[in-house]
Amino acid sequence: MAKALPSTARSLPIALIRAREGVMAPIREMLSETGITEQQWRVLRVLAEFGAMDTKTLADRSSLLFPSLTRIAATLREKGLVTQTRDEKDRRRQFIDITASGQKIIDDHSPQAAQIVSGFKGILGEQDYETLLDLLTRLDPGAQN
Amino acid sequence: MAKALPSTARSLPIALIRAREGVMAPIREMLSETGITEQQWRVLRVLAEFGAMDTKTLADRSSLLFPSLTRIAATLREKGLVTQTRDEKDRRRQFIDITASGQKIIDDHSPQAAQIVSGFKGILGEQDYETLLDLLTRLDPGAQN
DNA sequence: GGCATATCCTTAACATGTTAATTGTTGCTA
DNA sequence: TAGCAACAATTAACATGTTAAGGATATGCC
Repeated sequence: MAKALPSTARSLPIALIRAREGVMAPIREMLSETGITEQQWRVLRVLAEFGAMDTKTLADRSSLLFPSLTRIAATLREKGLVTQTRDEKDRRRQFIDITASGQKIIDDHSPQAAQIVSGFKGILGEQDYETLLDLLTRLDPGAQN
Repeated sequence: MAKALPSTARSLPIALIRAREGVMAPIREMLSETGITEQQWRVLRVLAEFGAMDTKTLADRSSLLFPSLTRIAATLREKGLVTQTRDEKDRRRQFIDITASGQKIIDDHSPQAAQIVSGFKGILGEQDYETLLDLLTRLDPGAQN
């Protein structure tokens, strides 16, 4: 039943990459003045939203693989933006929390970030924006559906 | 007008990453037996579709940055999957073409790749699949619209 | 011609993605 | 309780993403 591959111009993986590039460009530009990367920003945002959590949950919510998170957490700790503490009951585990400095970065840039998001809603329209999020979620194997 | 940031669960960048992860997982699995990466596969596919072209066009069509393409082209050349030739008229430029070995990889795996794509069309339905591609294209600043 | 500028590509440096191997810890169980 | 499987996290190794700087060639203009 499988026919030829679609033209690369209509390839889903490539379309996802390009869309992501378009969305991230202004966000990266915003972050350039903070000295933190897009992934570091993501980790801080998750911590700001949910509070302290163990590494596994953090990796999951940030959509990062464990090895990446290990490095990112070390970097953020060196920058004084998060703290790492061992779970005394299960010394294999670790909890990560955001510091006041980390929270300040989030607070200082949230309005601008919200404005960027708002811009994309304007490009697509509120309804198509929600449609897109729903369609993307249906491609995510981790989503509970 | 800009309000608070959306929950990370409804964040467009994160949704794009997760969707991409979901889509690429089976493709990466397929490629694991070939010894080439997802990006190398993308380059070969573009060359197979359009034929030889200069590096700039190839980078554009593959959605790769120049430094990445430099490394990937070197790797593919070492593997004997592409050739690189200088443009004699403009010695800054370079043309890249796929070899028979490279074409064979595409030919051998196209049916399986098409089947994977077909699977995602099944998940979303033909209509939503096309809708998704259109929405994603509207977020791509490089698209001519 | 000679210079400034632009263009194509490469290299460098650092962060992340990805897979596999390794370390440290816990829990089970024979 | 010794041994082993399971688990959390790290490390290693290689490829790519990203930005900036560097080399080579071309083009325009004086």
